[in-house]
Amino acid sequence: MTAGTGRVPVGERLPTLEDVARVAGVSRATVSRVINGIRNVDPQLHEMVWNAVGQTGYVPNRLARSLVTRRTGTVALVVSDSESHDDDPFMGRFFADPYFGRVVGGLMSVLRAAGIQLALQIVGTEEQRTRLVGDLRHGQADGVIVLSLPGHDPLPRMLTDAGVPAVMIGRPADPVPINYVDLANDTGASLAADHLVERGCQRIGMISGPADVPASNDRIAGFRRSMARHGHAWVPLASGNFTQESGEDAMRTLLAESPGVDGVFVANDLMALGALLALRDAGRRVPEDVAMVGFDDSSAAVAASPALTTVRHPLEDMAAESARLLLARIDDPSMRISSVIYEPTLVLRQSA
Amino acid sequence: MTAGTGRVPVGERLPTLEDVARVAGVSRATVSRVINGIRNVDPQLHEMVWNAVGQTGYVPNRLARSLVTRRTGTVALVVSDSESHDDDPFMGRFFADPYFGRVVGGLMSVLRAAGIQLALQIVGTEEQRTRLVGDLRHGQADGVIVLSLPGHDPLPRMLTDAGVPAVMIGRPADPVPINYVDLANDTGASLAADHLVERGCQRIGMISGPADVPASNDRIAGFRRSMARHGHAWVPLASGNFTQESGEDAMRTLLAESPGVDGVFVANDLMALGALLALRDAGRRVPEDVAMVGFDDSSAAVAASPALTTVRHPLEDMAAESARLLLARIDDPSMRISSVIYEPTLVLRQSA
DNA sequence: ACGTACTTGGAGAGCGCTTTCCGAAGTGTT
DNA sequence: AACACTTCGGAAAGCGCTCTCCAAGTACGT
Repeated sequence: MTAGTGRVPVGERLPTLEDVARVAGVSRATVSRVINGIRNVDPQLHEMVWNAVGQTGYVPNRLARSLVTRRTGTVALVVSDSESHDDDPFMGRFFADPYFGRVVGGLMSVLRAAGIQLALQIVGTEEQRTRLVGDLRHGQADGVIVLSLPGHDPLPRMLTDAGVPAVMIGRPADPVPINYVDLANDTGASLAADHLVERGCQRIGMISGPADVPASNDRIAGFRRSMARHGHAWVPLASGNFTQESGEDAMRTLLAESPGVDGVFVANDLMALGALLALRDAGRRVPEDVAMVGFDDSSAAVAASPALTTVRHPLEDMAAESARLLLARIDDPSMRISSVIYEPTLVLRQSA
Repeated sequence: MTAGTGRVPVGERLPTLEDVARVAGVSRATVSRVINGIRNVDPQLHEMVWNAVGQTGYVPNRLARSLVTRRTGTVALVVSDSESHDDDPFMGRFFADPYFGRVVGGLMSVLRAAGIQLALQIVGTEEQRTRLVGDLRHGQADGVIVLSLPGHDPLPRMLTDAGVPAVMIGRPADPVPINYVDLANDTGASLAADHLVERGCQRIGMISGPADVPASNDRIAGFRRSMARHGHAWVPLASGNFTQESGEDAMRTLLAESPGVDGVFVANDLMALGALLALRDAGRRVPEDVAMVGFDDSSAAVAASPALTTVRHPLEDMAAESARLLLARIDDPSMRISSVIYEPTLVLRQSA
């Protein structure tokens, strides 16, 4: 036997704990202890076991292990679309949006170090939701990170009711006792308002996101509040759905309704990109004629021309934090529910 | 008992097949048959079982099922970075790039319909690779989609050696008998070359990607071949690493080396965005002074100004196809190795 | 020398499910 | 009425692992 190579012919039955035990001349239990680093094993046996592991090329079967330990080493990332009816075209947009990638990147930076894998799930229908929660209760994943799409999503509540460790990225639309990580969206919008006013803009409008997203509402509220404080009781507002095209349309609307606009706060960078196009078409220069502040500081902000002055949304950090929170919660289920709110900052570039 | 609600108190032991069997007054085996839709069950018993399922709120335990069926209903998406040493800053960039999102979106469109979940794995070190392959052989996932990052990745070979159903997105750097889905990158580059020449450009340069990526090499080769055919035996070339900044730098280099350049093919849209910036800084108008053709037709192409004429890379379709290929391979492991090559098309916009 | 306490390794009972194997019951033929 | 078939449901053997017991071994105090 060519010891130590650990090669196992393909197609053959994979070595089990039993096999290792036989080779090492000990019992399954002992091998299990050694593998899992539990003390109380004679150093000599310890070594024999490791030799046997090398010789047989043994790799533990995670599935079998999970069945008994009720731990899978997996966290689910659930994209919950409460109003979809299966192949919603929205999903394509969602994944293409830098938002998704930034979240995944942030999560992975933490999970990877912890040796935990991420399982992606999309749920839209009630049936999928029920099934997901059922699977989760069975320990299909140790916990879940929830990304809620627009709408009143029943999933967060279901998750807490089922006692599944969960953390949301972005505040839930309805009050639910669930851990979440969010951005002080209102403060961010205030920052934008303050900057536009300080810059000397007189007629400032806003392009907002959809009304049923908490983050979107907070940005509107924060912006209005700050504008009011600066003496602008009312601000012209047009809304989009966070896509570039919708931003373009919204800007046209805004321009039509308030032709004198000389400053605009756009609730995300992608829409700002569209708005920039609309302004160019209308022959307005940015920032000379109209100053613009975006939101997110996504890659689109740098790609834009002029580069966008925008509110920085530290999504990667937030995602990483949510992963840490979840991991902590998994380790200690009695941990009390908490939320972390990040403070946004303004990134100055050319557009305002 | 409030029948039919299917509610199970949290924290309590979840109902098992055994429980359902007891309630229905049949054996575990019969319940299993009913749940899995196997014929040969008396319609009456069939109904009693379903009633019992409803009453108990039974949800099958996927883990337990997988242990015996050797099917998990999971496909792994492996991002294989052959040269990373753990927390590589490259990963952040990778996820933020629209590339990743488009692939995930394409995969999910197929997997979701098939009721299969996607597990994200990042492997960098040799140890992670070995472990991944070990887990995979144990049926941790039914198959794997591989996304290889730059470099000579040993993973594809390991996967085929281990007999794991796998499909790569993008041709492997080294010849390995593995299923893959790729784009005719050379044809795409030819398209770009032809277009620039037809447009009347006299001095055409290229900004390429990194040298150790097959896709990148193919684009260079295809471009050169086509240019040679048009009588340009040599083309000035600068290279980047597919990021916006590197594109900006490369454009500056190109401009310095060949000031008379009036057309440029940039190997991806993100770099093209950067190149656009460099050209503006240099006071060159696009497309009047310098015409530009990008590659990918990512969201960046539309976001750019002027909007990019670019080679369409149907990544979503390709990812979807790779998922279908993998699923077919899982169903029939004897299926012969095949690859699908997509033909790119040119999308005309403002930049050329 | 005996009892007590602690360490160490093995036997075996599961985790929740699928699936083979069989016997019992039902159907039709001669 | 006896035979061969077919259909159907249950008993039970695992899948590969962990972990609780328990027995044996070792060390110590009295």
